[in-house]
Amino acid sequence: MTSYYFEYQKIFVSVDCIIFGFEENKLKILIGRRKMDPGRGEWSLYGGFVRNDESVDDAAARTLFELTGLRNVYMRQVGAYGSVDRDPGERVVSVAYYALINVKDYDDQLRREHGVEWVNINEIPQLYSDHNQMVIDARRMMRKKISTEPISFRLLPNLFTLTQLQRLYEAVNGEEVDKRNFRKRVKEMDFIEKTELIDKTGSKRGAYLYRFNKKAYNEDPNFKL
Amino acid sequence: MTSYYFEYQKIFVSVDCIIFGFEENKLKILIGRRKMDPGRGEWSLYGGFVRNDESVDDAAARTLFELTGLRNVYMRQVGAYGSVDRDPGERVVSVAYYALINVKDYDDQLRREHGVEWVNINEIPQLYSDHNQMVIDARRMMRKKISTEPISFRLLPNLFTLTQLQRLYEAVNGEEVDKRNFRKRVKEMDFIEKTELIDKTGSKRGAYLYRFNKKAYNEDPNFKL
DNA sequence: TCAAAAGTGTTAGATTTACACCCATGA
DNA sequence: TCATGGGTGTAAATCTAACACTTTTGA
Repeated sequence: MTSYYFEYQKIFVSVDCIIFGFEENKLKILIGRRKMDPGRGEWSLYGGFVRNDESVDDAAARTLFELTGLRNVYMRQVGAYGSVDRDPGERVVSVAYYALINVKDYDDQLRREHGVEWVNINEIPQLYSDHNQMVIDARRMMRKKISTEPISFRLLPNLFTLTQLQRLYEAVNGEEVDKRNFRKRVKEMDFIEKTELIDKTGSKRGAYLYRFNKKAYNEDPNFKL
Repeated sequence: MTSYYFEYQKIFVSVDCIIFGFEENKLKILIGRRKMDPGRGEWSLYGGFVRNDESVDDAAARTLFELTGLRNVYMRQVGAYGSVDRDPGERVVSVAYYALINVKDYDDQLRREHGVEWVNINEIPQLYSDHNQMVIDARRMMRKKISTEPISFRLLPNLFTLTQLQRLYEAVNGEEVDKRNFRKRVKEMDFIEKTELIDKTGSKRGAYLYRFNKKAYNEDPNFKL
């Protein structure tokens, strides 16, 4: 290949994934013990290197697929992390992405095989390199996004109760909200559809199940929670 | 050097700068004709490659300094752009940054030497590679930021009139705002200080000059415009 | 029968928006 | 003297936040 830029230096480029899940009314992320030197055994985000024949976005999607077996997952870039010494091994620039998955879509057997765990967002241990900062940045970005775009449904089953949705918002924002005000706002968004189905797992009385109607949203995309 | 990651491929990493300025009540950015193959002669953002001994942030600051001679400029990362074919020469991952400068701080002689021009944000021509997308993303990020953080002052002289400040917001947001409501909000922010100085260049009557008091802001950082 | 979660409206206060005229000055 | 930009307050409408009780049902 002709080298236009021969006088400059090439650098390893990696991706790291902050994978959010919602379980037991808690916002969690997937972390595991690093299986590679340097830093073997330290808590770490799941990541991988970008290959020459794939875009950085594709590398992130591939990495997520390797770990979870899931495709078409909601992923957004957090940013590039480029300190000289951020990786103790070699110069590596890493691009962080956050992903939103429904915990039930992730086969627990597969999770154990990869040796990763769901950890409460408020109880993240010290992580490898600058991964803690990535988590902080990802959480801030996701939090902003979730109140203006209908991405919360990515963290929930197709059918969910309003209490589940509310608990999700409370977990993401770190503060409780008023039930009546919350439901009032939901009622104004016609694309959050009430079904005739009842969920009895969360209470004796049972709660109506709702679903997100994507088509209806596209026709009138007014989201605010 | 020990190679921990020998099985992976290294990639060129570059930075590109979206440099915002405010002039003649217009939001503008600096662009120039590319001086390098491939793409020589095309309109382009100003950029450069990341060296092995500098962080990506430092590379962006250095690149900006090369062009403008300015240090300690407000810069924020827009994101990493990593399509395989984004650069027609070789595989290059680029990290975009936006910068805010006061146009008057940039020596016009130096600007001409580098062959770059201030172009109205609404009249950007087709740019090299994916630079147009970078500009769009940078503008969106800056626009969000400017209404919640006191960064507008980076685009203005130390002393400015309220009309200047208002025109800046109008240029950034692309819509006019009500003069009385705007001034009402400014008045609530004590860190935007009225001085006894009068600017007579903009009108016959003259307008009071204001300044941003950073210390006062830090004591009561409530910004909203 | 009672504990536990589901479901439901109203009101006061705060915030936002719309709107029009006088002032000071240099040309 | 007049054209130009500078400067000022009020009222209606909208949005937000606070708040408590009844229903259902399985254990």
